[in-house]
Amino acid sequence: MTRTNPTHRRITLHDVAQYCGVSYQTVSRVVNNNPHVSKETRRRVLRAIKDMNYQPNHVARSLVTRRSNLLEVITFGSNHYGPSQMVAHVERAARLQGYNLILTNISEMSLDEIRAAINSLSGRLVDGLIMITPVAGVEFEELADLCDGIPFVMIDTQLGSTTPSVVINQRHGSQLATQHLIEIGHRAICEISGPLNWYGANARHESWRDTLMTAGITPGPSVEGDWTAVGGYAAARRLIESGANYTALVVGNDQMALGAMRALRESGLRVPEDVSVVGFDDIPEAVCFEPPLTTIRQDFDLLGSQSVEYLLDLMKRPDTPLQQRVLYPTLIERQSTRPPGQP
Amino acid sequence: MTRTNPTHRRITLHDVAQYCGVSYQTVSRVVNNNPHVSKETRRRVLRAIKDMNYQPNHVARSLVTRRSNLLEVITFGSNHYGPSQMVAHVERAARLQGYNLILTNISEMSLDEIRAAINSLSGRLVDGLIMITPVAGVEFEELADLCDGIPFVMIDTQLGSTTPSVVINQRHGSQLATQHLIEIGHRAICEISGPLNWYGANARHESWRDTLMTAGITPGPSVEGDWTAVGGYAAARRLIESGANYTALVVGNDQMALGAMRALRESGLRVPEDVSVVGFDDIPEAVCFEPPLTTIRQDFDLLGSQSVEYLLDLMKRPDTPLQQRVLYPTLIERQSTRPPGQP
DNA sequence: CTTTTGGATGTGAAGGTTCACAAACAAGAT
DNA sequence: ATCTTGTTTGTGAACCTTCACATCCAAAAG
Repeated sequence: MTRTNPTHRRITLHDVAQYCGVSYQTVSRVVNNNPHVSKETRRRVLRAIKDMNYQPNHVARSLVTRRSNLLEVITFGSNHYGPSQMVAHVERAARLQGYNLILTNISEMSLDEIRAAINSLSGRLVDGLIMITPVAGVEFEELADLCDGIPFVMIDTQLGSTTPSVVINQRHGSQLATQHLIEIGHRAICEISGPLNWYGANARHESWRDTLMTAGITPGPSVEGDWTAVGGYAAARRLIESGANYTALVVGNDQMALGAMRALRESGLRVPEDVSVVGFDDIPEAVCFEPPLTTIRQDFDLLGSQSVEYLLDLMKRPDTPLQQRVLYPTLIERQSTRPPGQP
Repeated sequence: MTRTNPTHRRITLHDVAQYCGVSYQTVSRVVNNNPHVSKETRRRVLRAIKDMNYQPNHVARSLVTRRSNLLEVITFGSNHYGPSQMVAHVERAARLQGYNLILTNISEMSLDEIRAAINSLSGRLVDGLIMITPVAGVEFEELADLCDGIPFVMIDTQLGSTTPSVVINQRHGSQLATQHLIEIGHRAICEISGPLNWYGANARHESWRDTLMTAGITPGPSVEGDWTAVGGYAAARRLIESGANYTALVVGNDQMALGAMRALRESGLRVPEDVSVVGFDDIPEAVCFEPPLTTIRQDFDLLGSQSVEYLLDLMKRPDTPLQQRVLYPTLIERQSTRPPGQP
């Protein structure tokens, strides 16, 4: 590559214009594909742009257009599988639409942290905001106030919320899991839930209970984990030590299921012969668990692209009606579940 | 919060200046903590800023200062544990230093993709660039040319490279793993490596081989995996079917170790009684594997903060000597390794 | 031949900030 | 009283674009 600009001063519209003897406006028109440029001039200008390696200055452009082509993602709990997948897929979807992404990870799901994150960005003229806020504690009103006019979409918030959002129907997922266990004959079904202040964990928990009640089955005890394998292990130990009687276990995610299965085995219980286990997420490792885990698959790819699409709608037409787009998870049957009492 | 600005026009320096009867320059000085403002004026201006909820316009500021307070991360393979951890920790470190982060995920480790990523940003006046480029194929010269003056740091690149970079000494890690197996008595040690076009995978592979040779042991066969559990499973199957004889297995990461252990067990081999297995990464789940996995821990937190720190050095003083900062991983002993022939 | 039309191009202003410099003023030194 | 010094404040320009409008010219229409 030839270095046309040894002084390292950025090339501007004016430089290009001067170079090929037109006005800066004409160059601007060429850059922006404005039709009012003659074929010949356009050719010459394009040539010059290439020769001089001109790169439009986004910052100057933003200053006048008041748009930045920048989307912001504020995410909580990004070291968990779900949120990190969401971020990755949102980034991909955004880039396909020509947007760059600013990533902000908050370590605590409080309004203060969110406020700080938004404030640190205000002034950057971010065009839109995606919030991955799987934890209770923030209301739509406050958020809308904070965002002060810039469109936003929430991912993984409460089902039924009136916030513009895209969610996966966790209730449905948990129902699939529980129903599956009922259908193959289980009647004593316990649960290890995620932290219940997470919307998803709570929804899965309630749906587990409701599904059992509807089937006329008394829910076994439920213990709360922290999404991690170690937390799942500890939760399962508590369950075991409580002396509860059960033949199946619904677990809030796959990592905890891993830990739980380990605890079960340590207590001499076999999976699935003595206890069936079903997870949630279908992480890529689940198929290699011992035994391969029956679980609920969520389509994070679709979640990401839907969020970006919806956000772009809101940006283009601020009067887009508020909606909650709901996606549905599916059951993946593997070897960790089996009718009770089958050796 | 009182909405002082119902028209939704952004409040500017001028508005604040007019409001408290000073010039815009004075307000600018207050905002930038310039000492040449009297105590009384500063008090008044600060008051007004708060009252009117003034937020400096970063875009306008960037236009004149030619700085954006924006760092860019270009990452490859972000759905793998290592890269995603690096991103998370880099983000955290950057934010602590007052920088926001633009995230770009490339799907192919080619110069073209990197070029596209950098071009899409040129013009955003990004202050610095961090590249997570664990795969061979990009040379310093090309990169420096592409970046055209903006400082950059690479993470997880080749050990010994003359690129400004922060890396973990993978050779050392693999040596720890292999040495550990040798010390407890193993002599027939195979390997499942990561994709060998990844620097890390290659370094671990070579170090595994070298460590064995140095100890006077002939390396067992090595098969290549793809970092995933399923890939590890497949690799282990190939190894098993090859009829090779071994008592221990060095695996390129923990996920593949999970898959490998599953394959071993399916073939009637017990871990660690028949085969010892050691992984790499120490993912949070490794402690709950069956059995808990002996592995190599990498300090991604430190990696992230070191990268940002180094990048900031480069930004402040472009004459900062190029260096490669090298971090060292540690061995975590669990139950997947045991002297051979011990029931 | 004059008028109208419309496409191609150029000019001035604006967007919100910082930088360099000038002005005003007060206090201390001569 | 005058000069110097230093502190506080204000002014103009610059950063690089886009937008709104004006101008120019050629071709078509009357």
